[in-house]
Parts: sequence; C-alpha cells; structure tokens
Amino acid sequence: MKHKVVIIEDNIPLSDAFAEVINTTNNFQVINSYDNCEEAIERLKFDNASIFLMDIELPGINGVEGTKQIKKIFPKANIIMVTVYENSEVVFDALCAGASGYLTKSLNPEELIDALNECIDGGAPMSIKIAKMVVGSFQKKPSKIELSKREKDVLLQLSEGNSYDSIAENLFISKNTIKFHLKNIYIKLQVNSNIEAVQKANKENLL
Amino acid sequence: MKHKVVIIEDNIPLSDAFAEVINTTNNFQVINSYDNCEEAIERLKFDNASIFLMDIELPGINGVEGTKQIKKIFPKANIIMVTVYENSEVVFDALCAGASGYLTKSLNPEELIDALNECIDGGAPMSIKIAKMVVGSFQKKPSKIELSKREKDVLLQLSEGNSYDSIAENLFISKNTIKFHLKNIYIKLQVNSNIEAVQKANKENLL
DNA sequence: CTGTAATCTACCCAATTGGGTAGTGCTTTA
DNA sequence: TAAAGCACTACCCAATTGGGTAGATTACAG
Repeated sequence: MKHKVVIIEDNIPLSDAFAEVINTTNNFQVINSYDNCEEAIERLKFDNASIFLMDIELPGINGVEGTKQIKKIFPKANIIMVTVYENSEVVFDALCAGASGYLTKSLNPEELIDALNECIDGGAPMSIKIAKMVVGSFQKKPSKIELSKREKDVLLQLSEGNSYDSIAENLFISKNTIKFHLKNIYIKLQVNSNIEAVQKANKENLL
Repeated sequence: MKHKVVIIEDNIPLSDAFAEVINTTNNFQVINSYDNCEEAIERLKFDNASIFLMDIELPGINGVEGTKQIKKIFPKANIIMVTVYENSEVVFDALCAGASGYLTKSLNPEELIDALNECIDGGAPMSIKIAKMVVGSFQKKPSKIELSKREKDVLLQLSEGNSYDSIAENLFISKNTIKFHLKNIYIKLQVNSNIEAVQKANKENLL
C-alpha cells in the first residue's frame, strides 16, 4: 500500500519532475497534481492523500492560505511546503498555517524522498537553512534596555494582571513605590501606559 | 584543518564512544572531553573548539545553563545538545539558551557525523521528534473563545497601547461603545482589566 | 414574524492609574 | 569622600478605566 501524494505546483515541468521522482519509490505514489489550491481542495476527499507537496506562489489562493484550508478539512494531512521563499515571515506563516515541513526548491531527488519518509515517520522535514531559522527564532537576543531587579519584579506582576495594590502586597512595599518604579519603567521603555509597557516587555523579552 | 569538538558528558563510556566516532572522520577531532560544565567553561579559550556536544543532565550546572554561559563568552560556539530528554520544556529551554541543535541519545554514528557536518554548514541538526516538536510549537491551536469582529478590533487597538479615546477615533465610534465592547470582552475572557485581556488575547492567539 | 446576537450610544459613580514634586537611606563606584 | 544608582515612601491632582443601568438599530435564523 503506497502513501498517496498530491502535488500542488503551477510550474508544470517542476511538478512533473517531482512526480517522476516520487513514483520511482516503492512506498509513495503521486495520485494527482494540481496547478492551484482551489481545485486541490475540491478534490480533497476524493484524492484522500496523506502527503501534499505545496508551492507557495500560486495563482488564486496562495500556498499558505491553502494549507490552512486543507488542514481545516483534513487535520491529519501532512503538508510540505516546497518553495523558493526563504523569507522568515513566509516560513513562519507557513508553519503557523499547519505545514509539517518546509523545503527550498534547490532540493535534489534524494532529499525529496528523505523528506517524504521523514514526514510519514511523524517528522518535520526542513532544509538546512530553514531549520536554522526556526531554531534561531527561539534564541531571543537580549534587549539593550536594562531594568533593575525591582523594576522587573513590578513589571512581571503587572503583566500578570495585578493592580498596584496587589503588587504592593505581593512585594511587601507600598503602593507609592510601585508607582515610582512604574514611572521609571515607562521612561526606560519609552511608553506611557501599563499595556504598552507590558507589550514592550514581551517583545523585548525583558521578564 | 579539522574542526575542534569538545564533549561535555558525564557518562564516560558514552563520551568515549562519541569521541571514537568523531575521530574516525577526517574533518572533526575531539580535542577535549569533560564530565562537567564548570571545567569546560574554564578551559573554553584554551580549547577554542567550534562545536560542543553537550549533555543536559550533568553534575553541578546543567547543560542548559552551561550552554547559556558558553554562548555568553563564545557567541559563535555551536552547541549541540545530546540528551535523553524529549520533554518539550527542556527542548525549548535549550534552544532558547542558544543550542544550535538537539539530538536524542538514540542516535547512531552516522547521524552524529551528519549532525556535525550540518552544524558547521550553519544548520540546526535535530532528531526527527525534536524537529516535529519545534515545528509544532508554531501551530497554535485556535482558541475556543470567540470574539466578534468588532471586539477583536477594539482589543487589537488596546493591545497596541491606545487609550479609549484613541480607539474611538480610529474606529469612528464613540468612547462609550469602546467601553461597551471592552466590558463584553472582559466577560468572555474572564478577566477584569485591560492588561489581563491583552495578555490572554496574546496567549490564546485571538488577534 | 419574532427572537437573538451584534453593534452602537449615553450617563453616572467609584476605583485605578499617570505625572509631578519632594524627600530618606543604602550600596557601589570613581 | 563625593557622586551615582537603586529602592523606598508620601502627597496632590488630573485623566483614564471599570462597572452598572438603559435604550436604539441592524441583521440574521428559526
């Protein structure tokens, strides 16, 4: 029983090349190729594929949006993006949309087959550069804004939704002191409201 | 010129096995092995290694903390975690600490060498399961809390630090309407302050 | 057609927050 | 020893926000 693969790619020669490679394997089979998402989505249930190779730049709805729609109907679908985009925003959008993997189009046949296998093994095949980007996204660079220890304490409490009174209680200092620290925090973060301070602290990973 | 590798692993037979494998290659060389981070950090500059294989469970400071410290001194160090932990918190902590890769200890010699090569190619070698976890972390499951379109508008504006007055101006509705929507939002999110609402919206990916 | 949900507006009052000024005391660094 | 930074407290006032009540309009589904 071969795993069914659907290719969604508007570059027909490339699509055909993928299909040819995949059909040489003895555990994968391309059961349909489309040059747009709309058609592929219509035939979703009919094709009943387990893996989708998805281009991003497509006529009509793009690959990221298409991924969302396919995952909505077929949550178990494994969708591997195959694209030239290495732009971080596109990569993260695709992953957020539900892509299981992300390959750049420079891949060779062997890599493609490896990726398919990794995919059905429950993995997340990624090109080297993509893996690096993804891992890099966890490595938050330390902010250049420096808060004192006490300021961090106060801001953390604030971010948890505490009022000045609660913060004062929790930190065993007076409410006035909370205000004092907040004022300094606002200056350091260049904001002038509690929400902005918390949002900026989130963004800058200050807590 | 071989790439210098340092192994930090308190399981000596395992450490020796890694070293043996690595030393069979013609582009990597284990220049030192340690059974704790402290010693490795002391000898950082002396060893001048480009790749570190780091265990997580170590006597004294653990591998995650050790990774932070090494990256602080040697930002260019490539640190690959090699560990039995597949617990998501540990994985993400390690990546946040600056690890370039994350392998589980079930790896075979070939995988180890592949990982080293991928690492010096600027990649992020990961075991299949880890890659899946990392990619999965992007796929935020949609919240079950449902806000109306207008409520989302208001909450988004609020999260950007706007006051009720600004939001009213931006959305061309009265300040009272902002209050009205906020009240409903607070009920739906089960909070009772602007910060809590914004934080919860962030957490639940409501915007 | 009727009810329900969403959107919109208004008014009132109490509580919270933001901004300013003015001090004290402690520790670290120059 | 002086200066600088951090932590702390107090008081005042204006602005903002939270909670309650009351009502209007539109749109959509049963």
